[in-house]
Amino acid sequence: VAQALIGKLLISRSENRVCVGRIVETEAYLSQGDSASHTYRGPSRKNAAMFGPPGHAYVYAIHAKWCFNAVTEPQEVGSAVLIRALEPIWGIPHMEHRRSTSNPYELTRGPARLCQALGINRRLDHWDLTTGKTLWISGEAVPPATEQTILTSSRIGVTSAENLLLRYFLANNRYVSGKRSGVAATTTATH
DNA sequence: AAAACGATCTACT
DNA sequence: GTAGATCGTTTTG
Repeated sequence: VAQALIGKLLISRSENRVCVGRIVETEAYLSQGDSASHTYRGPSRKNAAMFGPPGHAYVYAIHAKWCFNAVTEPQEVGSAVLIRALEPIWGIPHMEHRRSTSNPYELTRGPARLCQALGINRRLDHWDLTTGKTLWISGEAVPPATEQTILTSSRIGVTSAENLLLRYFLANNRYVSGKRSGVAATTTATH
């Protein structure tokens, strides 16, 4: 699962802000013989989500920061994949605001940085990632961003911006940003 | 109730 | 490359 998640899009919509990152680094924590896994010493209040159903979030705090995992095994097993880094794709101004930096390399590099950038915290522990609401992962992986295409959300609602983003990115494999308006965005939004 | 512990980050060299 | 910050959670008293 850790390998399969590479290239997929992590999409968050918290505080009515849509942010998207392409998963570029993951780390698996196994249920058996992995002393680094949070489930190694059995169930606890903190790691309960890891023993819950797969496809749900496990969000925990470490050094005053939040980290996000996707649960990967059936209930009672206790295994998850830590999302370690993203490539910023969309909602970059929101990320910059939450992270208090505009350095693109500092936005989502690291498991806690990406959570801060996307507004992920303990309220999303146990969250069902398969509903396509608030926080979820795209079904398909997409190639790395190679070319910059300007995209706007100024004249479209947030919800249609989500669909626009996914369709546009998947179809064209273009890097998208929320900074300026462009013809491509307007055209795609209409359809 | 207090202390210790991190699946980390920032600032600075 | 590293010292120091940081705070939710667990462990200890």
